[in-house]
Amino acid sequence: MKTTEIDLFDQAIDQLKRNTGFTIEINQFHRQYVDATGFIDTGANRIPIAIDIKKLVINSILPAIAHQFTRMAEHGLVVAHYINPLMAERLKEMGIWFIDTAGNAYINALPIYVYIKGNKPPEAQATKPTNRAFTPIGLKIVYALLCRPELVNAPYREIAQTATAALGTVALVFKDLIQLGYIVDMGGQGRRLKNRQKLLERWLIAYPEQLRPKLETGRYRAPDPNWWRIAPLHNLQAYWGGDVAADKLTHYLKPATITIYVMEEWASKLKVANRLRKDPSGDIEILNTFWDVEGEFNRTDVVHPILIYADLLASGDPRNLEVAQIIYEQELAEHFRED
DNA sequence: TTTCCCAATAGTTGGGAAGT
DNA sequence: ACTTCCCAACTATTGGGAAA
Repeated sequence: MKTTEIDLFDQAIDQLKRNTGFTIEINQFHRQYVDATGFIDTGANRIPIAIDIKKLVINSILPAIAHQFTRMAEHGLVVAHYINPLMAERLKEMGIWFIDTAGNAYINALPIYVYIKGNKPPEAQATKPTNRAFTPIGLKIVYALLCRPELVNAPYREIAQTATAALGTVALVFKDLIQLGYIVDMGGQGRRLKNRQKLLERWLIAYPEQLRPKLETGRYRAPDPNWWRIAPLHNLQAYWGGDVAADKLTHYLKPATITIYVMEEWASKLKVANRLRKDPSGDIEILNTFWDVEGEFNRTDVVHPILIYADLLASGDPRNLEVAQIIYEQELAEHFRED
């Protein structure tokens, strides 16, 4: 038997043991018809089997496999790299037992009955880690890191709380960020954020696509179009975003859209206090906050400059782009210069 | 064609296992 | 004791086919 076949065999019996507790013993190797004979040990029973190792099981070799096993006294067992669900069904119909390296199996020696199908091939599992960093929750975590870079060294629990995400998600996102090179893990000496400027760019692209739409709660209108100039948001867990925030910071802009981020539980208070009426064509948009408002990302009653910048870019209004640039130079550039 | 539904897939959560 | 990793259960999203 070739070493690749032995590896395959080892992996397959490993999976079988993990899934069922059964073990397989080789009694004797063969050259003719099958590769080996032996037993399946279920703990209670020892079932004699004839083993045939096949890297690939496809329709065209099914008859040959079946024919081989008819020459053997023992029941046939195909050991394969991967049996897809369709092949699993075929083999079961033909009464051929099988196990594979993905953990799929069919063994029918009553009272022993095992039928596992649908496990994905090992290589498909290996390519699983997808971009968790730029999913909706991933973006919340990345935002927290961009706002407070030193947070990268905080315990996952603290990061989870600050970004209002689940603990397990932080681990997934961090794994992804490390793989992408935005976080370097220096072993005992903590973690470090890298290429923050590039990370910001990617966040700015993903935010309006992935996260912002989920935060939108609708459009509103106020009785007085200029109410926002003096309306206080403090004590309402609410913060100006987009145009208004830019205006308050630079006085360069006449806001076209009034953007407000508010903690979900406080939204109705905000609306009542300012007489905001639901109106699909209104100029006020209210979004939910996606960070821990206790975490002091915002100095005052405006959101963090990163978010202002993102809102301005996302608006698509060319007038806003100029102001966005000013915000970037004035508030962000110095923080994103070096790593 | 559009709308709706549903099943398959992808994403998220939270708490316990494992590691230090 | 505390942090990170893991995973099963739950939830959301997607996309493809049936119904309108």
